[in-house]
Amino acid sequence: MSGMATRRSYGQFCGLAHALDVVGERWTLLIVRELAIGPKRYTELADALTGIGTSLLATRMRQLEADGVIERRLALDKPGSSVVYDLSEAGRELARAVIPLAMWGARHQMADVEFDEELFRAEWLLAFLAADVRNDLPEGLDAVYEFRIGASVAALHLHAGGTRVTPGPTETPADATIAAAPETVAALVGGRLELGEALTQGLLQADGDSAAVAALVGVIEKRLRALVPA
Amino acid sequence: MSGMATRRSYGQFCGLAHALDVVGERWTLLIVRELAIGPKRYTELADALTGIGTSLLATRMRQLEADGVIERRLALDKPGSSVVYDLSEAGRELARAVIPLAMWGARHQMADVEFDEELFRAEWLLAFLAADVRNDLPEGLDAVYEFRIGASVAALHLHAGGTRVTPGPTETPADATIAAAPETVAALVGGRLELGEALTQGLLQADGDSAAVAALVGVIEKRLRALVPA
DNA sequence: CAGTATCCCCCTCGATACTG
DNA sequence: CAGTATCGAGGGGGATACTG
Repeated sequence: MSGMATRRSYGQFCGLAHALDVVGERWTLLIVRELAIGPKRYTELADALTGIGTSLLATRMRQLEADGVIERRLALDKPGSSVVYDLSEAGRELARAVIPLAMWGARHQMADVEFDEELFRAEWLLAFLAADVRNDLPEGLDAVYEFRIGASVAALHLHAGGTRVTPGPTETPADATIAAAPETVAALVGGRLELGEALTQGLLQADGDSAAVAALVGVIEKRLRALVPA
Repeated sequence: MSGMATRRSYGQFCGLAHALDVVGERWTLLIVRELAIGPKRYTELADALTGIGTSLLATRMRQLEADGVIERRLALDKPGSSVVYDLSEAGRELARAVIPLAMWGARHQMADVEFDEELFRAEWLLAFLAADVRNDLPEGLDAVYEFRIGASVAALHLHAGGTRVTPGPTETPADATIAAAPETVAALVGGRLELGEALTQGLLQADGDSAAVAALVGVIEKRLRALVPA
């Protein structure tokens, strides 16, 4: 029995302090982010979280499961005895609760930091796009979008029932394909470039079903507006 | 020159990762919480954050100022050469962005943890009440409420222009006084007790101007409903 | 694949003592 | 009051080896 570190706690009776007792340690919220994109296996997590050690990851997963944020289960659809981690209902609530913090960070990161393609994954951007749009998607929308941001590819599945993000290229052809340079994305999120401008100048290329593209543009515009604080 | 630790960074191009690079270290978000209640001096912060070392606090304040989250200034209204820390505009945005996380924590803390009066400060509760009510306060509301939760006392100032929280008893008589046992508060926030029930049973006592009390009850009810996730 | 088990180094944290 | 200086303990992180 190792790894059973007695967790350090603020020991205050305050919602924020308690939240930080649970998810305030290093790497923990990034694990939640990865699982918010979709269920993942141990090695997939270890890959996504470059820099974390396998030992520490195991400890965090144990803590998160004990705290009821994530659930361990066997993936029946995958080969072998593969274990899959997924967010619990409480974990999903947490993932939603963290969105405003992520938006605050995005706002300031894009303004301050130089974009580095090596450190970027398209699914992070899409997780952000997908978040909370569930409630106001256009009626009857059902489309798959493939995004190519620099070297990173991911897909956004929008349908009335909900949204889904998958890393990598789509298996079946997407309804529309969106391509942009990382710099363009940075400029958009940083507020230095208007979406309309990016489209007319061809910096952001959207090809495919025109109705699907139009719906997506609406969603993106809504999210970009949400970046500007009230 | 000490304390100039090279900060560890996730180095990912992701809003959440960047937010955590800035405020993910131990104590940092609790410092923001304290300043969200109101401007504070160094020793007031050290007192409020029981357990933090003075050295570490100094380091954190330096980092937060460098990152543009807080501002240092001289308090002209206070005696001596007193320095006061306050949130910057970015810091205020951050404080707002963190509310959902605090609510998530409150929801689970009240459900799981035994209330310990020693570890509770009424101003934490009021900061939570005051957050984001700014936009939908009743017209012409202008009242001061004194809260007595167990041994802890704090005041909530509601007026059309905004809200303010002050620790300790009010200097001038409050328009209304609210008193409750910690257990009552825990039951309310944990969803095990209805506000109406608490009032009729006398578990939550509200005395003073009846219009002011009615307005407050409306605000509290709105916040309690917000605890239940969609 | 999904982890556990070590070893080692260093940084971080917490506590205390001290200073202008 | 507003910090700086110092030091000990331990947690975090990388590397690697090993297991079912």
